[in-house]
Amino acid sequence: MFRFRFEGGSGVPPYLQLVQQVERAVRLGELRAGDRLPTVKEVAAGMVINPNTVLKAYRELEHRGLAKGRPGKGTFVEREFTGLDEEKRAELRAGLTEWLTTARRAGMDPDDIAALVSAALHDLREENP
Amino acid sequence: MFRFRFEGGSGVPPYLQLVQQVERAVRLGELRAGDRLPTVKEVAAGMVINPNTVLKAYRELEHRGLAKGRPGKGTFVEREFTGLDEEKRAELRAGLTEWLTTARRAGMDPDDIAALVSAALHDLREENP
Amino acid sequence: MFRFRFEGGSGVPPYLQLVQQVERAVRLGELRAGDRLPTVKEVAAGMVINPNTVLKAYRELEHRGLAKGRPGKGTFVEREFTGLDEEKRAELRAGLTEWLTTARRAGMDPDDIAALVSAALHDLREENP
Amino acid sequence: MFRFRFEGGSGVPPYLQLVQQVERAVRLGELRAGDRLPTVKEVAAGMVINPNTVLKAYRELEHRGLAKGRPGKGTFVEREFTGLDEEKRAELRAGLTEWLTTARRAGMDPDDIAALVSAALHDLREENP
DNA sequence: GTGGTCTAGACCACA
DNA sequence: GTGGTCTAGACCACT
Repeated sequence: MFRFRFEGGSGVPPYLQLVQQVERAVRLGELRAGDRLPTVKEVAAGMVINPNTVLKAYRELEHRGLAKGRPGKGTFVEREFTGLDEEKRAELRAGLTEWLTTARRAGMDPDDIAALVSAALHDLREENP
Repeated sequence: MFRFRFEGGSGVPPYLQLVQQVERAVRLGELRAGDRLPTVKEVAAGMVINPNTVLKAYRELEHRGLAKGRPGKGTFVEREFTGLDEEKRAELRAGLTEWLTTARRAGMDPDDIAALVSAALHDLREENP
Repeated sequence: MFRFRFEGGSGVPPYLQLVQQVERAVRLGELRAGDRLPTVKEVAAGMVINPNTVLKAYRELEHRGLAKGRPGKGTFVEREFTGLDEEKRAELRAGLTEWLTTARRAGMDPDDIAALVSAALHDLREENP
Repeated sequence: MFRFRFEGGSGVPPYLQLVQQVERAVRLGELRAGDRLPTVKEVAAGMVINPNTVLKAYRELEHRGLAKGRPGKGTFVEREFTGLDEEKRAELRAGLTEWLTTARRAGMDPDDIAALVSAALHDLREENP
């Protein structure tokens, strides 16, 4: 079952964090079309937030075409990013993890690394608009 | 002179984006103690936002001990993360860029990459609490 | 419910007066962790000031770790100076009140007394840095 | 020669602090009619502030009838609060110092004491409007 | 209905 | 001209 989590200091409103996590999981292939998301009640209880906040996130997912609620049954993932095959993705991820380990050993703390990664990603987006 | 920019769809409130960008730049060594940030009015004009929004960001930076406003003079960076030396950082960055290029060539779009990176960073933080 | 008040001619900006009053009340044990502060709107209406001014005070209290806003619920005191017990404090306060009465009877007006007290407090701080 | 000082976290604007300190000193008999205040340049240099700020304070003192600038000669105290005689005042001050020592020994830190004193003074003013 | 963000514009304190 | 405070009012996120 898919699990949500909160990033504390990010400033992103809770309902959006839920949305972004589903989107990210779909992009990573962790969630596939037809998978069932946890119920509103489960999420609300598990994360100690108001059920309405979860509902808002699920509504937003519907709006984006990423999920669909089937009354009485639950909410299900609708779309599937047919990106890389599993093997290729694992390979890339391994490379990234290796880089992270190097950075960590060089003395960067996770926030430093996040800053560096964020800057590099920003450059990437500028080069590939 | 330091330059700000906005990420549109992130959901992070504008004033927080300014704060995070300064913090990131300090972590990356792009801003050092004593450096002057652009004036409130310059930022407000340049980014087409209200001066009060900028002021709020600068006040938050002050609260975090990262900057200090000197009335009549401007706002100045206070702290300096004396992390890695320039050479080491450049080396790491190069490695990261290389990985990004590989991922890009493998067919991932920037959002896919961001998702993968985000997941890896999350794992990193969990392993290094 | 905690009540705010304004000192007119002090020159201290209104939002800071609110902050200082909460801090003082916490130090005096009048406010304890978990106590709910009046809502932004109540304060704004009661003191005839703008809600944003109150909000700014509450945000500053949050920065100082003295209070925490819970959206939809209100703002709550976070910290508690576990200083003297109630009895000891009352005893000291009685002694102070006695001294004040003496000073008053000797012909000092409140402003004179405030000046004397302020000087004595300043000396105290210099001796106990 | 009279000396100024700054209270950091009070929130009172610098020029007002200067004004209040002269007023307080006059009330305490530390400054008497005819006493010469330090020159604008001396104050500005000694406190590392802009001469204009000092000028504004001296202008405000003139406005309140507490001091008078004599061009080319300096600024001089004009008024004198003919309050208590020296002996009586010393006696009262001794009593206050004694109380402060008691409070200090009871374990209150200067800020706690200031909070208590502030509350007592406020009560005093309410009883003697 | 609660706190939080943003905008718009006036005014003040400081250099 | 620079940062800082206050006001007024709109809109959003959360309970």
